[in-house]
Amino acid sequence: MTKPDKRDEIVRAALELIAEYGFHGAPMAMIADRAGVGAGTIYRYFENKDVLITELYREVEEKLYAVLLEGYATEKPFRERFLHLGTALLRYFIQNPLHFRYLEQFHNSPYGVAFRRDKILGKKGECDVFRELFEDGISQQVMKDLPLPVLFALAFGPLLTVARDHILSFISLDDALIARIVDACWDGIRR
Amino acid sequence: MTKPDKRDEIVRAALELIAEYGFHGAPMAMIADRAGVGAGTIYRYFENKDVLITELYREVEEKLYAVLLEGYATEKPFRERFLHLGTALLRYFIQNPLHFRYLEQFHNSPYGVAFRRDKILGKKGECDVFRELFEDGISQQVMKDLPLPVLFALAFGPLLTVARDHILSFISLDDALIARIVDACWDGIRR
Amino acid sequence: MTKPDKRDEIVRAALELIAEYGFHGAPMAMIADRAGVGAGTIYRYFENKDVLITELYREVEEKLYAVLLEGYATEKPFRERFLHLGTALLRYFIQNPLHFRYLEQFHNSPYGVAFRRDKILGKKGECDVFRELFEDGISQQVMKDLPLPVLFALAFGPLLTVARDHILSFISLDDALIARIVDACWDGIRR
Amino acid sequence: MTKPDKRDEIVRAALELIAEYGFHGAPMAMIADRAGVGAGTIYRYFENKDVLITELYREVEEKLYAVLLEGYATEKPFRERFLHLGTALLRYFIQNPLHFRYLEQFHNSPYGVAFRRDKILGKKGECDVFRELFEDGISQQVMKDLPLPVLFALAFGPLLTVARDHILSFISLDDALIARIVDACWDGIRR
DNA sequence: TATGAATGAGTCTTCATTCAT
DNA sequence: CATGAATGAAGACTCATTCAT
Repeated sequence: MTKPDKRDEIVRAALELIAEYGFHGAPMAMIADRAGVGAGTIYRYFENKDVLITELYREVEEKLYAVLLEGYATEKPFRERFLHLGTALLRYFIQNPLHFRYLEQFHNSPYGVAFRRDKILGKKGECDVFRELFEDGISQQVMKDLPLPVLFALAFGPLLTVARDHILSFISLDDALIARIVDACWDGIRR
Repeated sequence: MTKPDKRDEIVRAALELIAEYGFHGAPMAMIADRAGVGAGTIYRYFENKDVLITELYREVEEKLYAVLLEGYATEKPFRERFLHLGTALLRYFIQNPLHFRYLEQFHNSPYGVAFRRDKILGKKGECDVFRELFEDGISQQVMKDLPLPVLFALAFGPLLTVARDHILSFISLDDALIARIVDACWDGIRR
Repeated sequence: MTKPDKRDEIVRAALELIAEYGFHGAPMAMIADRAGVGAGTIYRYFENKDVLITELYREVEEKLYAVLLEGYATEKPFRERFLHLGTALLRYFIQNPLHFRYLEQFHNSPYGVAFRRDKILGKKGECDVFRELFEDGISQQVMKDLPLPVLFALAFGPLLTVARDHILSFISLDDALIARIVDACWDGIRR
Repeated sequence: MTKPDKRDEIVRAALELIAEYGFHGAPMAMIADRAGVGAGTIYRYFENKDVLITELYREVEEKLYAVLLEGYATEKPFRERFLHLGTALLRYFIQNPLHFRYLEQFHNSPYGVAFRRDKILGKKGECDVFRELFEDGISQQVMKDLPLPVLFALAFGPLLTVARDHILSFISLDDALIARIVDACWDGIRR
């Protein structure tokens, strides 16, 4: 019942435009226009463009994590948990290309570095699922004994790459292919 | 004694600044400044900023390919060839972080998409080594039977990710770790 | 009490500066300055400098035609109508030297050629008075049987020249002299 | 036998380019290029662009006057002398459109005003033919008793206008039409 | 609270002119 | 004498941000 208030419209417009044109290709005036609000209005909800960008990132990430955790069962065996996460991740990106593009833009920008640092160094709680899972995997000796960031890279690097290729129409992913890809990632990290 | 002529200085400055601040964070005036030349001088060597960016990309890519092909022997067994390329790639990026950052910036920009498309669709000749190698691998049934872009993703996605993590000091790679990482990538693509 | 809104100020400033210094001698920043607005403000009203120039031309031309048609009576004899138009034209330019200079600048520029062509070829409706009058004059055999553009030249060429000379203070026109000049033009075109 | 030395080439190139593109559309580098000389070379012959432009004007004017005076006989009757000058003027412009365009560009620019002033106020000797002729005409009471500049305007204003129209292909002048036009100008100034 | 007109610092690019070779 | 690479001031235009209404 939350009437799609102005803030939501702004966030939606920013997501669409930045995903399509990048940070520098999406001026505040254009975002305001697309959101159907005045240019000044954005500044009632976000201190400045940087804050809008960062905040939008948080929201996108939050939605992503929510979906990843849907049906995620800590008690299931390690491999199954990994496949769940990998598959869910790839599917989410394919179904939400704007979110994927936005995250990509974000990570590949000055904004992204600070976030990555925090995440790797363990400040954020949200991606703990991944950390827990992987630390679990290491200690159970199911996974290769490599530094956590390396395992992340082996597991998710390929997924992000194929997601991008799919969104850019270089390849076309279906459920079967997704499963095989995640399986291949598993081969990369398992002992 | 090779006098570092202006063009070289411009290219060097552009590489440094764009790698660090991105395309939009590196104004022509700043590049000129860092290169120790007048603002107008850049335009004697490059028609405009876009041309500078694209040209610089070509040069970086060329150097990279040259290094990759050093000691690359077509007659060696498939696995060995893959390990050679993967290792060389990762090493190159670690030793030339500016090049890595620049390529990343480039690929993650309007400029990059056209290039990616050409490469995927097979126009460029230089990355044929990769294509040949992988098509070889598929036909010899050493590699998983997956679309070429997917195999590329499995093989190089993790390498790019760890390269970035290393450059951002999130991890520290040495020769031993590099070898293990490339090995893990091999696990991802091999049958 | 009509608040001189920004657009008006910009138009006025542009007219003054371009009339005095020409298109290339009147930078946008200078126009903005003279108009008492910020540099960017001009672009809220005119897409770019070309549009400003063209639009300003239209406004000047419109005012001129309005004055020319004041008291112009189609039913009066040909000679009288010609004298009315010639006199009004010359008076208008003398009273609005900026307009005269601006029109001159405009016609003597890439912008102007297209306009002239359209006018000669008969696209524009506003100068139909002239065309109608002259075609009338030809068919009534009051005027020399010469091509229309030639008659225009004979009739208005001298008027524009003396207008310029007056504005540059090379001569000083009063009503008596104006009448004699227009009369002389009449001698040039009449049979 | 004067080998077409660099200076001549520069003057020729400047004439062509400025006639076609205007002062601001013809950069020094472009002129140098067209002249087949180095950019710096122009400055050996002309102190700066303004001097080049002014000097070029002088040369064009000089050639024009030379042609006008060819066959001009002071002893002939007034009307004949006028027709000679008018016809020669119009013919010259039609045969040398670049010269015409250049003179037009020049007069319609800051450069031109000073020159006009000098000429009207009688400093220059070259156009004395015109002055003498017209003063003659006035004192003989063949011409209307109007200020000299006005007579100039009546006599030559139309000629310049039709010359431009011809060069822009709005009309097409032949010898017969030229004669009739000059005759019409005569009607404008004669008593 | 919402607006959107106004701002001006910052961007890319051009071009007349200089000067070392 | 001739060159043309180098310069940097100047110009058109953009856009994040502010503030009067």
